Amino acid sequence: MSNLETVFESIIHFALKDPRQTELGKSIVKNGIYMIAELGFEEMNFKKLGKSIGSPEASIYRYFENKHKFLLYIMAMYWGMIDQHCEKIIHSNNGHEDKIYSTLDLLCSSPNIPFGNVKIPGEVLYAVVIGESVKTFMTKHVDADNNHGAFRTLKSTTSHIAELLSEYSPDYPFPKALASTIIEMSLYHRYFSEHLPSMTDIGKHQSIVDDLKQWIIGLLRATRITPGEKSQILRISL
Amino acid sequence: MSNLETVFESIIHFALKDPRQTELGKSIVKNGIYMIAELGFEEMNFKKLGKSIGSPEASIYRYFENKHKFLLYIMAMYWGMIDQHCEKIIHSNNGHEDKIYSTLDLLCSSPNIPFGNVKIPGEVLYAVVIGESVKTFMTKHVDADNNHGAFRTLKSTTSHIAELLSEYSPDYPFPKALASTIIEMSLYHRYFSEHLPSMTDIGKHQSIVDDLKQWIIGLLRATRITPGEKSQILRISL
DNA sequence: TGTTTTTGATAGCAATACTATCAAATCATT
DNA sequence: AATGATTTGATAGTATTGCTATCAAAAACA
Repeated sequence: MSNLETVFESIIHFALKDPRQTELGKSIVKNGIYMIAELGFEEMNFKKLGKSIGSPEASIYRYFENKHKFLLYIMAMYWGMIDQHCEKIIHSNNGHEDKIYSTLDLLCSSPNIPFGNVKIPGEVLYAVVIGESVKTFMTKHVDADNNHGAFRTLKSTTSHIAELLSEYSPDYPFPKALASTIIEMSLYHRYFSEHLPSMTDIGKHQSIVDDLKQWIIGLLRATRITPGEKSQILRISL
Repeated sequence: MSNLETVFESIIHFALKDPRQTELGKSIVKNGIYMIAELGFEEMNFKKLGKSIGSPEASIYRYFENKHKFLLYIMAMYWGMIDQHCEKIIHSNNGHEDKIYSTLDLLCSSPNIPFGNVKIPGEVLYAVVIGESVKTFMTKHVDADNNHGAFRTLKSTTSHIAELLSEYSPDYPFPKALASTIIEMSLYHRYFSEHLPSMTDIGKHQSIVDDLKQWIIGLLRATRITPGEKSQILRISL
């Protein structure tokens, strides 16, 4: 059983019926992702999606209880896949720093996802993640969703990155906060660079991805100050 | 004319009719903020709001075109007020570092807003900002809204903070990215600490606000490394 | 071949996001 | 105090959304 298989198993309960098992199911997920990327989550709905795949709305409701659960499914899948890669990086034999570099590469990349026998293009999925990820947890029912495990893969990714940060900089007191900041900001600043460019410097110096990496690596290096070294910096800068 | 007055003037065009000029208008804004804080933006609507203030839905539509514009109005007001404070901080006679500390205090605080002759409690408004701010710009019509000036006060706040950061650390290449990150993360980590505590360390060491300040100040201090000093750090840490 | 499961087709319903209309109330001006 | 303009309340209505229900046809399975 491949690692990705365990990801799919862990998200299966967000659907009423496993969409990977049928043509209709795969079509719903793939076309749903395309449609969210194109119209945005608010403007997408199951009626439109049904039309685009030539099935009635009601058939989609047999796979997903509602469109919010559909989004949870997609996002849990994405972060599950990222998390798998993170684990590989953690268990590799590279140095702490190389591991962090690989993780940043990962967060800025968009690999395709094999979904049954269809392929979900990474670029499209990543576009959805950038624009809609926050909408999974910025809701009034966040606590209920959390209790149902909706954010397990995202939280696991955060933990794994925090772990790497702590190895790299054992005395840093906010590894989780920095990890989630890196995750969220790698998405935000791509969004800003496209829609609100005055809110970021990313994408001005070089390519967006290179800028993002340089920016985040700068943050990391700077925070990697052990107590002894910190006193040295503080003397200089304060 | 007070500084706050200019803020209200600059956001007036998000409404169809200035809500500060009438009892109904003030009631809509104040109770609307309360209702969003209580129910969340998705579950709030003008029908419920009308009921809570004893006016028909249609009357509210005379003040705001739709509920998204209502949210834009509220957020532009909030960031306008923050921006005013930022300007005061910038033009004060304090040192660079003190200015940044004051700004962090500001971002973590929640002052009341005098809205005509009614008072909007800062705590309630801040709760709305924490949970809903991102929903103003993570939409498909972000570019149109941006063209209409919807984010001018938020962008101005970002610029002002970036300016302070650049004074503090002239060679840091990503002042705007760091500024918007500080703004967004001061909100996110308060949200995380309440709903997804494993995504942050904030709120575990001390009070949330103190943690936030310590965390962000740590980030700032660490990034305040001039080229000469940086080579010193890099020797140590890389 | 018969049985179970899945899908398509259609209908319907409560709630949302508005828009329209008109009379009553309020306000400003002389 | 009378006149006219503006604002509000009351009510109605419409298109769309987010679902649920039903039943027959098709497909899968045994």
